[in-house]
Amino acid sequence: MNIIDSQDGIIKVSEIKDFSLEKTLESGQCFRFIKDGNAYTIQSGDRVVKAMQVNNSEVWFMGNKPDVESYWIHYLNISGDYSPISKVVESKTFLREAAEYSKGLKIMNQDPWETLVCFIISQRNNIPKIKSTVSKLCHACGKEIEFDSHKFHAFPSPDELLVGIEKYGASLSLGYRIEYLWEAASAVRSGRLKINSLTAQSGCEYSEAILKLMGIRGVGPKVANCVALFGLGHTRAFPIDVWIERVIRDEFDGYLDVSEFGEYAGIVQQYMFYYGRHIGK
DNA sequence: GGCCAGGGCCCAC
DNA sequence: GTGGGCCATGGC
Repeated sequence: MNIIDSQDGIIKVSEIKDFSLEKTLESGQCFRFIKDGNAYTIQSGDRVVKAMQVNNSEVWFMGNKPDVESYWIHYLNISGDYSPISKVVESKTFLREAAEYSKGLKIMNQDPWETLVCFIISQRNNIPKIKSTVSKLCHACGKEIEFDSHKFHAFPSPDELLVGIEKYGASLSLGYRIEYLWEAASAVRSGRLKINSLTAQSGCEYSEAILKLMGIRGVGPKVANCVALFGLGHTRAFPIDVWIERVIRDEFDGYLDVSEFGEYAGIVQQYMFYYGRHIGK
């Protein structure tokens, strides 16, 4: 991987391999991006960047260069090496096809708190709805920021979320999930849920992270596994939603032993989700 | 306009 | 521990 500041405001990241910006963003793991043409405007926390893949080995960014180097490349997991996965999937035809179809899809490194909120919102919602609800929530509760002479809103902190819920309540169209978000924000603010200490990087075990997350009302096994996988770096997490259920039912006669995938289970799961959803309609 | 969505809670049994 | 009803909302 090579990073060049082209002096015209574009930061060119080249010599990348097996990375697809489109597949990574459009695989239902993150909800704060807008596609315009071939470019994606992506938000995370209080940052904004514009990114575009120009060919297989090159992604261009428009934004702050230190952020690209120290944040966005890691956020998108551009240089993640998924070559070991081919061994894991080789014995099952469907998984081989899914892996081939999903080539370039990476599990992103998202913020734990932001991921928790987004996936509490995700339950019984489809992806377009999740994106619009999260966007509305940020507009109502998050600090205003400017990027490329446009106004954006940062992701709200637990405090900002609590204030926003009191102020705007039902107009946020969160439905019954609003009390779950209240509980999650309260737990993180009070320190009852130390979500940043649940990351794999900080040495927390996967099973402990799941247990702690499920201590929050409104966080069941599916949401907990999504947060563990997409926000906490636990790549063995295996979220099962209606799509994965469908794939297991139709392609594996209703039974799949996930433990054989070990620490790569989450990546295999994401291939199954991405492939299953695309061939299913 | 009905069906569905990256579910979870609660209560029977 | 398992199965079914229920929960708001809007995309399609």
